[in-house]
Amino acid sequence: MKTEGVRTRFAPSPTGYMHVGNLRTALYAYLMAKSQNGTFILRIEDTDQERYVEGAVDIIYNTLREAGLFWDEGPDIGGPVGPYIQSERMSMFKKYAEQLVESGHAYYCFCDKDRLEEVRVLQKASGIAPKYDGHCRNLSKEEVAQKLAANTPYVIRQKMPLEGTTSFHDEVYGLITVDNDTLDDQILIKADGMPTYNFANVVDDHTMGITHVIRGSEYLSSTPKYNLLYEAFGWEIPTYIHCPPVMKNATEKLSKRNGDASYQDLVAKGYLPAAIVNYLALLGWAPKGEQEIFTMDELKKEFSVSGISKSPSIFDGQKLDYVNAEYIRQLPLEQFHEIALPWIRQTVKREDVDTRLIAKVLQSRTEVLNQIPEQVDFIDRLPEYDTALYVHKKMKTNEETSLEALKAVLPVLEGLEDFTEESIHEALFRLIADLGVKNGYLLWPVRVAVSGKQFTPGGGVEICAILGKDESITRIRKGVALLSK
RNA sequence: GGCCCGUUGGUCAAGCGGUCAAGACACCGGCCUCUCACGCCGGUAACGCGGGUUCGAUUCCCGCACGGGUCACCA
Repeated sequence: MKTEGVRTRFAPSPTGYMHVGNLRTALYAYLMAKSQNGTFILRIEDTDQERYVEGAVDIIYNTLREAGLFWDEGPDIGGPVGPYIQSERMSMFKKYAEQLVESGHAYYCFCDKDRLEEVRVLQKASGIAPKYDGHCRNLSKEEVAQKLAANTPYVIRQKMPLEGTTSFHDEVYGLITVDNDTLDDQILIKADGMPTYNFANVVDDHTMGITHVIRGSEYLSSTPKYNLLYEAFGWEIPTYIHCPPVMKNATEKLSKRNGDASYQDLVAKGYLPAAIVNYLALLGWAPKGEQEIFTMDELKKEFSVSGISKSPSIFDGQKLDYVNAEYIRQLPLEQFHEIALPWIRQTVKREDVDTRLIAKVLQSRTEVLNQIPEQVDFIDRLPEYDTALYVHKKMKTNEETSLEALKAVLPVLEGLEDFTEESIHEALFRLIADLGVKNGYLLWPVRVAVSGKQFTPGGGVEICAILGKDESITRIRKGVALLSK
């Protein structure tokens, strides 16, 4: 078994969509391993058949791969410590639990659920913290043997120390100490012979050689129990790295239920996987320097546990937008065109337009891809517009000057044989010089006439080039007609 | 409720006894400019509260408040 170096794991349950908090935990586990040249392992924890969701494993695979988190060992590719699907590891747990019974760290418990429930109700009524009352804790060997022989259903429980304290060190939270009397004699092996998550997790992590356990802070309070288990087995305790939760607002954790916090929802809206990952890295972790935009390779170099914060962070859509915009702008035009095309095509059905020209004006104006369709909706059809649009104080234009300007522009454009952005630009600016007017005096009316909108990606020249000669001239004539009324 | 954890601008956050308390997003102004956007320049805005310790606390200690987590034969 190759277990040298740092080994981390991501151990999701296939219960549905992957939300960003989950993905962030996976990212940190990945970065922890990769920043140390270590091994990143994927383990599927599918022991809860009731919550199992069809296709959820594929979602996990796809999300991780798209996000660039490639595992070195996992269910699909195998590895030295497999199987990597928890349900296939079931046979090993019981003997570990029996070993603990043998050494006095665990015991058989024959209490049925009814009795347990009774005890719980009683404890609650008298204001005591609900906890197993130790009924079977000190059964004699004979009693146990007898019940076992009689096929009495049983579970195996961990025997917690009655007094003293248990401490552990967490890399982000520091030293945490709890009183042992608050620890419940938790169940290790259920009546059906299957391990509980808590037990399977410890055994799996150890047998898979995990050196750094990275998980959500909700496991902070059960960690002392895990440690007691490690100690009982005489196993080396892993380094713990607990991450604070990602919040939806000040009081609610991000949930898959409401909202769109899942990774695939974000992608569907037009966020780039790399941008999502970059933003997530920043949510709850701070790099040493001022840089915020990182490639995955840079993140691997930069990542350090000391930068993980202790307090919950609220998921901020605005900052994600910014990071996404940053990624979009960094793309080579050709690549941006490729990813923007399906979005452009939502509103631009015309085949005779150069979508590259459209992509070019869109690139610096798009934060999220889903903003594209609305921006280019005027290309297929000129919207109805009010001539008041021609009035622009700063451009020093109004309906009269605009009519004049459009009339001057018309023959110039009509005379253009080569109708490209460059030639249009050249022709129009020559006209501007000839007329001795301000750029906006001429160009603002053109932009309005060809777009019918107050705001557009690109200016009049660029839009004419996109629309083509015929359509541009038709629209300008339409403008002249409107203004002549 | 018991136990554990947390609390710096609206948000993400740096800070680790002495700082004019970084930076980013957002917001507001300006410049650039054929609109919008990009880009550039500038601005507003924060240490939860109360006690200690100390020459000096955002930093250390104790309470309180608020928030989160956890108390299953779920994971």
